[in-house]
Amino acid sequence: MKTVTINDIAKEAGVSKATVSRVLNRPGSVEEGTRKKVMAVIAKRRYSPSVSARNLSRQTSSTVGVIVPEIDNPFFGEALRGITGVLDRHNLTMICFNTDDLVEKDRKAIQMLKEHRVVGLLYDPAIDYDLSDQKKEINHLIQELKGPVVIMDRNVDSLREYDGVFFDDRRGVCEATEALIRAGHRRIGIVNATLERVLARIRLAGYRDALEKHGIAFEEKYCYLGDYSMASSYELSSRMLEMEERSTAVVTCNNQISMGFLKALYDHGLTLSDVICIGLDRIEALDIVRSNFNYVKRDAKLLGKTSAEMLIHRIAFPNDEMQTVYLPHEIVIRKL
Amino acid sequence: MKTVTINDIAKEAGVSKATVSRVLNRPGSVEEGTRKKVMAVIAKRRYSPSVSARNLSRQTSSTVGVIVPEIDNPFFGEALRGITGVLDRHNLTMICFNTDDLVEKDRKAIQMLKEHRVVGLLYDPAIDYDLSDQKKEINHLIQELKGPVVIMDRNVDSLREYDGVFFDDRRGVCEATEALIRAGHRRIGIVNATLERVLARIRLAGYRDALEKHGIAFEEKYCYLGDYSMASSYELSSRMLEMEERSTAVVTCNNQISMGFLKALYDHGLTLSDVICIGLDRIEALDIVRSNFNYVKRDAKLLGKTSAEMLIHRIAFPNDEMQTVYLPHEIVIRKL
DNA sequence: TATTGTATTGTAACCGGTTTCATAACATGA
DNA sequence: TCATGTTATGAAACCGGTTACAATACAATA
Repeated sequence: MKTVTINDIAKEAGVSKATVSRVLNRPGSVEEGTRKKVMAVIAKRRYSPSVSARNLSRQTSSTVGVIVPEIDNPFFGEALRGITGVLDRHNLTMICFNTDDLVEKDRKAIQMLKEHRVVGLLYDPAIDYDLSDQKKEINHLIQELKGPVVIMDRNVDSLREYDGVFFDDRRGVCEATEALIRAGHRRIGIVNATLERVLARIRLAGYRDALEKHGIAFEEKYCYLGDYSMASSYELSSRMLEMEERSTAVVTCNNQISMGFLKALYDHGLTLSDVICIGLDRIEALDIVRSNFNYVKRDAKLLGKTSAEMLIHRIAFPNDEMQTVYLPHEIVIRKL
Repeated sequence: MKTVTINDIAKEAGVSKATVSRVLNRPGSVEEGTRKKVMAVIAKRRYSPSVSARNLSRQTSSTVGVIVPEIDNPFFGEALRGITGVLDRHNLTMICFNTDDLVEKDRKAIQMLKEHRVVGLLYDPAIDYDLSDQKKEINHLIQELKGPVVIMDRNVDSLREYDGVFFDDRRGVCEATEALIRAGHRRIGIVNATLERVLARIRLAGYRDALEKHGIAFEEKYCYLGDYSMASSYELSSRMLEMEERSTAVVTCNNQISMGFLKALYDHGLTLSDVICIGLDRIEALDIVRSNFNYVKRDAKLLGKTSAEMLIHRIAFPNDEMQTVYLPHEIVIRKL
């Protein structure tokens, strides 16, 4: 059961291994008769060249790394789908890491990708490391990657020098909040992650933009900060629902947070008619059953696709000007 | 900017590259002073060994392949989450392919994984190739992989000789259907994929089991077969809802099909009180908002975790007896 | 002290490809 | 017929690691 190598093929076909290599890589440079003979042996022996050997010899690879924080979050599932579509077309292989939003796993993943000599990286960073010690180490590692990097989704300060694809969440959340305000809501809550996290800062800024624009005072007591998990959101949302003079409407800052809020809402015997909610990201099933869940629609698949395309462009043109793309969103209102 | 190699380290540390290699792989076999000296140079130059070179030399790798049909389906997202958890703990890297349920992409993916000399494969096969020509080729390729294979989720006939982790959908669907029958339903519809697909056959069998057990005649007209997409299900479900003497309850055979059915239902001005539905797989959001969607709960993350653990066991003990595991499910009833 | 064993390190072969360069075979044109 | 150019192929070096084996130094033992 030993693996068939190029030497086996060469010997059996009665040629040198250089010729076998040429048959595979530059078929035009080899005589038709030889080519056929070699191809026949390759087919007969079911030979597949070794990627490791090829990479080592060519001093490059055809794999890209992808790092996402929560592979089981539908948002990232869709993003991955967008990515694989593009990579497939370019015959690139994807090495994929899930970080559980932990910086340490980010670091490990990037280290492995460096060792793999990937041609590029699509990186959705564990968001809170702007101020941490690990930041420097991660930045180091990223610079040492063979290929370019595209930052996806989370516009981390310390990674501004790379290409990036994001949504304009500041505007998105602002518009969402404004929709609530225009419908007459004044006590508007927000459930968000804590402010070490870039996106949390960005989104809170959007919320405040809207309040300010309409002359409504920002109040701490309507502002609930935890992390991006459903459990955390459930906790916070419950407190929010139990306060006196509770808010009449709420902004929930990602789909896990939305889910936690909904769970708390229903556990308190309330519905989306009692407290209006607008969340970041669609929750498909709710849309289908005509629930009153409003949302900022962001196309995660497009995020993945665009990022992957940008990476491939950058690999081809390393010296083009660095670019940051903001993808469009859409405010979808079901009930205010 | 040239990549640092083991030779650079050896030279700078004043030792041979064999020693550098030993420092990294068998630190005990090298004198403490030398070790420190070498480690210092490694740190200073930020050296990371090349995976390709190592793989080539060791004639093995530390990557496993994962093939899933729809990476953006939450079911597979959760499965992947289960997988990455296990792989991380074993310091294995994951090369991941999405096949869009196309056999040809299965083939391509396995070919690439063969070239990558992966140590193992977790394979959720594009389901319908039992009878196709490509089956033989895929079976060939799988046998030629360096490492073992675990079949996940879809118990394809032609892959029975491998370890497998599945749910017992025949029993699951049977129990689901029985629940409907016991609640008094007699005209029970089913929306499913066409019967080239293993899971579709298995699930239909479960449905028929239940009918038979309760002396209800199976009728073609309540049986709608398409593919595993929402679009297909929407189409079929619409027809079902428009027929005279339509069914009072419906079994939907995966979450995409459930979504398609729900969309059709609501588009026809009906709700889950008008037509009772029990689907395969939970739809989290519906559960949270207390919709009447009943379901067979299957733990996809556990599927991934179990499969990955089985693969790792098999890598360690290639000669243990082959095993097939059926994971438990749970019937969750909201309204009948 | 001579002998044997042990710990540490270096040398060189090897893994399976790619690529440069040399060579041979052949066709072309003078 | 000979010089020249072109095409097809092979020999060998190289990519960056690992490892079997040899060599050396030094300690332990008789």
